[in-house]
Amino acid sequence: MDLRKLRYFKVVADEKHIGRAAKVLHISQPPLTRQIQQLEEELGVTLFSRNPKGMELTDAGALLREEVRNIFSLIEQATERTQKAGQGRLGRMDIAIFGSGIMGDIPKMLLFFKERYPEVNIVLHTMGKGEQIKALRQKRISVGFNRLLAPLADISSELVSMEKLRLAISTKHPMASLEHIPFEKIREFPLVMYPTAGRPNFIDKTIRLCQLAGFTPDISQEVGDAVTGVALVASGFGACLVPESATVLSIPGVVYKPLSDTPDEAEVDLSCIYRNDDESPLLKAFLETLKEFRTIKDNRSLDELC
Amino acid sequence: MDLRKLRYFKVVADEKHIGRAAKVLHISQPPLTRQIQQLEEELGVTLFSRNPKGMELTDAGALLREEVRNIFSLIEQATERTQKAGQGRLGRMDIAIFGSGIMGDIPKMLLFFKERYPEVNIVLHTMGKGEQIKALRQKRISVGFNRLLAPLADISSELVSMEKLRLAISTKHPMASLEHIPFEKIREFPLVMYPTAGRPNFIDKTIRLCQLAGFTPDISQEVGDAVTGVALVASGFGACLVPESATVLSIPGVVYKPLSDTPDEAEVDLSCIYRNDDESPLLKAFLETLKEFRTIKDNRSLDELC
DNA sequence: CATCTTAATACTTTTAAGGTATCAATGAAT
DNA sequence: ATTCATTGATACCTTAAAAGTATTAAGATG
Repeated sequence: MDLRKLRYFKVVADEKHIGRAAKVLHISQPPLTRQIQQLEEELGVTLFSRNPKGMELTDAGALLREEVRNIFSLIEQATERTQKAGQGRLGRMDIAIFGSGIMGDIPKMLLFFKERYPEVNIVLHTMGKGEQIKALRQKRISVGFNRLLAPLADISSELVSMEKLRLAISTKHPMASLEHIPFEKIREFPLVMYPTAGRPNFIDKTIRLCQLAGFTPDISQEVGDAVTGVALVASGFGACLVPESATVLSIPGVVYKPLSDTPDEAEVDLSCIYRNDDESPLLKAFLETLKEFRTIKDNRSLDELC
Repeated sequence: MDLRKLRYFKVVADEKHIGRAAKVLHISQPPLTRQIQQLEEELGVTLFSRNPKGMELTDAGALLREEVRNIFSLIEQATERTQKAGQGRLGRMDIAIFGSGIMGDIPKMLLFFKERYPEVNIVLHTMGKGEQIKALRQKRISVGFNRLLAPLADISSELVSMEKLRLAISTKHPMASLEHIPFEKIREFPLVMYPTAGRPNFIDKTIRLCQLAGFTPDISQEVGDAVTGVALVASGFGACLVPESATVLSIPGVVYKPLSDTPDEAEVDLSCIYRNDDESPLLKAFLETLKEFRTIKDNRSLDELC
């Protein structure tokens, strides 16, 4: 079977006339006659009855005409979908986020992507840093969102945003009335820190920051994630350093205080990671959208300043 | 787009290896490489990632593979269905029957046909003789069942069966106790006859038969069909000549009596008519099945005699 | 480092699709 | 009744494209 024959058949069926059909197809009449004959021979079926005024479809021919319509529409769909997939506009993308990643820029970015690529199906998985890297290598995911990523040979990362830190303290604490808390006052709080897994992590970063500021933090408790940490603060466990985005989480008895006199690096990154041998157009589209998202975000914050 | 390319693509996708795929396809490797390159170029999409061990489908390629499966299955279906239609094993057949044709051999024959050609959709239309011929000429039907057909230039007919006549009389009539009624006793009954339309018809035939037997029948009433005729007999209108097949219709107060001492032609035919320029394989199949039906019917009646 | 395997390229041969000229059959017009 | 125009089919030639052969380039493997 040959699509050329089916295409020719369709035109002859429409025109009911070999000569006219040949003109429509921009070929001469004899090869068209032969193609139709070959098609009939191949199927073993008479598709047209030839009368001196032209050609008329037989019942079998009429049925084939319907089928041919479906075939062409299916082929058209297939090529379109394949092309979309090749441009990263169609497909499935598995993305990992960390526990408290459901807050802040990640959902904004994902929504932004989904608006631009509505036919890309995003599947979210919650996993820690080490698990994300493993899943990336096993190709179970294409992208992971995380913080404080150590460079790896086979994995690249792209910054999403930088976030300032805030200190979650009890509303009953004397400093709760202050506008800002100077960074070095952190030494006075027993700290609840997270996460316990995935080095280098936020705990390591905090310790380094405090040492830069000339003191060693009093880490009283380690927990798995920001939500648990802040919950402990509410219960009187001390203070907890969190990125700005986590402050959307409001818990009675806790206030988030901006820090003053902070070291330069008193910010934490939000990045996304991906295999650097990943040539997928979906990933390409995702990273491009991410850059666009960052630009728009920057402009918006400028706007907000004016 | 070209089915050859899709076929080749499918095999390469299965084998993940151009060389092996070429062997499966019984061609050499270079032309296969080129076909795949051309397909990618045509779609503007990279379908395979080439590594030194072979070829791996990209996401877009994997999607195309699924689509290609559907395309081939659709094409396969289309050819099969077209071939079936070409052999008269698939399609729609419009058949006309006359009013009392729902009794007797017609439904048997249609059932017989339907068993052999289950994918042929039979659509029945009830119409009189003249209407059938008109519908045949306008190609609204392919076959009509009727009796006593005058030969026509553009319409052929094929005998289905011959039926003896019986006389429907009231159970109250003195002759109701007889085993047979001699043909010439018909002169003693006022006759209810049918149909009123479509010459030559059963009425003409009856008149001729009676004249052959040496009398003129007393036609007291003309009605449209056998059912009405027999119903009138029940009400005391006299007698009604009906073909054997109509005797399945049992109405209280009416008995059907076989005739004795009948003229040779005291039988009525059941035939089917069709356009003699109709080359449709459906009709061919139908007529062949009809012949087969007649043969089986003959054998069966022989069996019944033994 | 040599060797093997992979897919890709250069060039030739073969196949098949397309073109030109013509025919046979049919129907319409003179 | 004969001519003429129109239909699809056939014979033969040309062109395009698919397949084959030989070879190359790039990685992997021992």
